[in-house]
Amino acid sequence: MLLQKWVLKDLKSSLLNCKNTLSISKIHAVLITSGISNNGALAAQLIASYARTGDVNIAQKLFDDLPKRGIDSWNALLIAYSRGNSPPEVINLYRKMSLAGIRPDSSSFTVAIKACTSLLDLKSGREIWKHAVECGYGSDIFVGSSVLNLFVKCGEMDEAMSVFDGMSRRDVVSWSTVIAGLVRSGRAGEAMDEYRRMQREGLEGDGVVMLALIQACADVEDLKMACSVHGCIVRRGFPVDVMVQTSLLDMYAKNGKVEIASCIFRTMSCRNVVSWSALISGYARNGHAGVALELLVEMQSCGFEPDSVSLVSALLACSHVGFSRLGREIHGFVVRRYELDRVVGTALIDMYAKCGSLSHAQALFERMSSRDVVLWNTIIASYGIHGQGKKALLIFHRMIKARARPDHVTFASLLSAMSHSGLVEEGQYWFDAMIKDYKIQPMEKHYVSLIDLLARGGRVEEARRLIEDVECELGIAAWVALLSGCINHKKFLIGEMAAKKVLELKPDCPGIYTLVSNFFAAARKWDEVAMVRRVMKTAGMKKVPGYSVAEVDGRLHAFLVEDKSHPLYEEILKILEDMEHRMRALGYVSKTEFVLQNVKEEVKVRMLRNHSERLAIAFGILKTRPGTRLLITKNLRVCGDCHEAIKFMSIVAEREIVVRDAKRFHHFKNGSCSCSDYW
DNA sequence: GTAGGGTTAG
Repeated sequence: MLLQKWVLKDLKSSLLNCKNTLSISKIHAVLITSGISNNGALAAQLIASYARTGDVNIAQKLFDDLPKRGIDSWNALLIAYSRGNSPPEVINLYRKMSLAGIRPDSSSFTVAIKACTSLLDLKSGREIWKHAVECGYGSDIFVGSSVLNLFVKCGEMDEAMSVFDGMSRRDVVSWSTVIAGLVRSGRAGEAMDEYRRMQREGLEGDGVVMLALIQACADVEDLKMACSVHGCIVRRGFPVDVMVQTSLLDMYAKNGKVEIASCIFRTMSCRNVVSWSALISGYARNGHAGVALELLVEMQSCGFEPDSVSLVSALLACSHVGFSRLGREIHGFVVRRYELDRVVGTALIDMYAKCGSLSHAQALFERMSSRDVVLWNTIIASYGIHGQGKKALLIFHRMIKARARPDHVTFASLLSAMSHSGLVEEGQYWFDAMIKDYKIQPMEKHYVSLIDLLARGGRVEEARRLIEDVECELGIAAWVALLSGCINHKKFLIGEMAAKKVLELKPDCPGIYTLVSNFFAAARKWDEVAMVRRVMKTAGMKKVPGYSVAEVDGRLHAFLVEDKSHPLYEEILKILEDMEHRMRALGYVSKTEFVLQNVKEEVKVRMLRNHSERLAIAFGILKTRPGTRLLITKNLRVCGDCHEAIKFMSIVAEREIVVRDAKRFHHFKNGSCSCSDYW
């Protein structure tokens, strides 16, 4: 008997050390020959050992052969299925166990809930959690952590928080689960609060917590906070591995500090696909499309195959500069190499629409097998930027029919589409419906869209009243929208008020100063034009140089304003002069008020002729066959004179000309444009 | 508990 006890102890520890099936089966054989294989504790140990090596079938067979099954053997089998990556079997087994009258313990609950988490099976998870509470495991740290993780992964943050608050003891893991969960559900501010609470409770964060905090800073775009988190990591000497470095660079990029991001990247000793794509995404989102695409090439020459995430960022870069050839190539590459998931599909649809190919965008949208709200929003916005408000509305109706729930972005896109298509009444109707039927509280952007809708439709007075009536404080954007309407409809009185208000609010972007200046020029108030220029100068605001890009034969050709460096400049200029001659015969008159410098009239005419979009168009005419549609992408807004001039160009050059500016598409054909107003 | 990706404005 004593001998057997010793043997048992010995065998148990040997089992614990077994690394492969062969050595386990040797011990198994010893057990059978010594006639002690039916010992409960030992059998459970045996099942657990097989589980460790992933031999679920042997574990199950052993379990089936047992005459008596205690909690240990049930748990061992649960773990076997959990290790074998069969979550549905785990849940099944858990149910069988309950039916067999076995009272699950901390470990059974933990494993079962983990299985629900991997299946995102919230219903079963809740049921098991309820059972755990009834059995007195409601404040168990292991069960608590796993159910916390379940709710976090399923996006049920409020439920997660209530579990967390009920836990008797919280460790770094449970804190980091909560903090990371809050970040992931877009509640970065609360995540920071929880971190402070954790510190107050005397717990130090670790690398994982720091990672979550970096992400939080990336989300809220709070550079000060970002720097302090970075400082904290350095000061406290947290280990800085690839992941931390990647999230740091991502954080700086998302805060607009792409140079710092690049600096971190260049000093990294170890890089991977994730860090490359974080950098590419950083450049793409900050408007440096060229650098982003160069990095994509550099990444490949360093031996890293781009995955779908890096390609999505590359697609974003293509959208920005209208590089449809590369966009199409990426499409082909993704289809050949990976499956086209919803995110890639959305990025592609957005790329096609922004590169002027609404029909490709539409076709791809119809082919997508599943559609979420972002995908619906993308196609609605695509119709919107192409000035097809009615079609955007049709898609919206389809979306409702498909039982997708519109969100605040849906309505922002829809209202903007209505606005650009002059659908004023429809826009007002859907603004009200958003609040009443869809219970979405309007945010500033929705009010701005509504103001834009009214002002663009000529109902400037109503738009002004709306700004005053809205209970929440509206920022500069609302006044800019009003001002644009005033320019389009020559409402100088309200316009002057709006212009002053805009200047008062100190715009931080040079484009808005240009708008104000354009307004005063339209009102022929030249002193004010000069004043705006002075204000701009004292604010240290430099006008962003305009550039346009034309894609000819699959290559991008960029033109800066007054770009005399182009090898074909002489020929381009000749085409422009010839065209202008014929345009004048048809009634074109230069709107020199759009030149904001105080120079002679003929200089103004020459300056307008040298606007980048015109250089790009002339280049396109020079390099493509007659009748080919031209697509030009411009970084700023098209000016009022170019808007008028390109209408005439479409006649004299007999071309369809599509200009995508910083905001929308202008389709010029036979002397008219798809949009009546230029701004 | 562990980094990177898609939609929205003037």
